[in-house]
Amino acid sequence: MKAKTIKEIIASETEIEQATVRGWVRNRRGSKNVAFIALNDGSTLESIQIVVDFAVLSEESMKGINVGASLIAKGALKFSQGGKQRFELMATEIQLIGSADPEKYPLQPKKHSLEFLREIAHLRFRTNTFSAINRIRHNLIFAIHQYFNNQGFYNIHTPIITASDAEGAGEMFRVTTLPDINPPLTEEGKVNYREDFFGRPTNLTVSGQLEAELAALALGKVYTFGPTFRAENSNTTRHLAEFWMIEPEVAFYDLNDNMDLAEDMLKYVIKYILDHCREDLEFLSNRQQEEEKTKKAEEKSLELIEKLLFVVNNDFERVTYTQAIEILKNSNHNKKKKFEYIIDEWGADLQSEHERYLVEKHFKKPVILTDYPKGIKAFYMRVNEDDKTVRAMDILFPGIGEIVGGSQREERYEVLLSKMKDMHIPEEEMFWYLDTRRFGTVPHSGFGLGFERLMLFITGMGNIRDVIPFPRFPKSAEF
RNA sequence: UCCUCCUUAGCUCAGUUGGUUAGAGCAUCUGACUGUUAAUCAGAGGGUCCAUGGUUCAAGUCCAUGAGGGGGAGCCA
Repeated sequence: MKAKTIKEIIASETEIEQATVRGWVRNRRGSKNVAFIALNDGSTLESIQIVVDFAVLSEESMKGINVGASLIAKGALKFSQGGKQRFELMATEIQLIGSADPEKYPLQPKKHSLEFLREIAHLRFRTNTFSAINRIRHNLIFAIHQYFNNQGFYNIHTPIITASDAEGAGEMFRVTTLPDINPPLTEEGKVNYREDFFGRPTNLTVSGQLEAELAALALGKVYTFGPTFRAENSNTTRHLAEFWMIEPEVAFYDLNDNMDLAEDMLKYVIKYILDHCREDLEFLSNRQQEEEKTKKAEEKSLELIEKLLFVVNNDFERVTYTQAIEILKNSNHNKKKKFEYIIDEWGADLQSEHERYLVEKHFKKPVILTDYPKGIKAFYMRVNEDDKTVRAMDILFPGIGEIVGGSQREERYEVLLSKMKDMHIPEEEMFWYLDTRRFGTVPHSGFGLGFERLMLFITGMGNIRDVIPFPRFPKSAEF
């Protein structure tokens, strides 16, 4: 018979005569006549309390039952005599499956620092914090697919290995099967990629957008959800070298449709997590409050669930880049020269201190910034009639910064071609992209959503390395 | 890559102006305890003070270099 999870068992309405639980020991306590084991199997935040009565089982049966050990226990599920749990298992049989040497097992029933847990990422799943994060992560992945499926989108797998390095989204990781030592050389003494696996230099993808556009111009509404790789030497709490990105792309959508889609989608998936992961969110919320206890009142963040509800229930603020510059210019913050970079002229890129001011001080809610100067944005963004700005939009979230970057794409062949020339994008290599503008082009739009950045926002965690199971970042590819 | 802070027991941290034998809490082990809730109480064990070099009669403490980590910036999602 299939054994039930602890989540299923403790959801029972009544006592159960014979139940079996399987999992890992989180804690054990004992006295002369009775011992208690807190057993967790990952199905829920809650551990089940196993009662070992030495009148029923010998004291020997507790041997090796240390924190971290795995076991199977059988017995009757009874309403608990203790106050902190509804049920407990009165053990009649305990089978130790895998021991864990208490002198060597690094996790203790106490609070560990996130930095320490990062060093033992192979074991950190066994903590409440990381099991909660990873349950939420699964639900968020599921909610995203569900949202797009409900809306009639098709999921597209775009290539992970790509030969084009024209996307300009950042430094790329080279993919090669050539030998490290003495690779074949050309007559000029350079590495001869004609002899490489693909016959040309190839890299890991930095974005599936360009391929998603091809699919959108036939299937209508598509989205990708895949791994993305950036070889940037960035060492921050919101960058990873390997992360997951969601990139919807829709034919006949203009920038407003695009913003509506992004806002609706974000609200849907956040609401999904509020509805399906309440227990884990509450745990993370308490954890955050505990963490911030020592902070001053004005530095404390909004309670996690309140913050998520606020985003779900309020419209995002939509402002153009030009309006944002005016707001920043006229702000007291700018006049008192509190910005490190003073806002003086139109055309400069916004620093993260400016984005934070707009989101956290001025509007106090998510902000969608649109119509950036064309000089600071990518070649494929549609040029506005003023010929100075492009139909770009960035969604900024409090505490995270940019969570979405998107645009209406340039669908006019001639305009696109001349922009590619201006920005030195090799047009021969991009013939397939240009072809969509030559044959049945339509206005279309899309955006990229950083999955782990959304995870940061939803879990309230501070470092992106803690919301992905095995983070990859400069000088680190452990596990 | 830049700025800044940090590295002392398994974990979290203290260590005075450079001065004798290196400190605490938790964890671990042993014992006690009538059902505990990160149980409680008593006792014990546990140290390459990140590494290398230097200054000094004397370095955990000061200086230099390196490594690793945190936070911030840039780049971005």
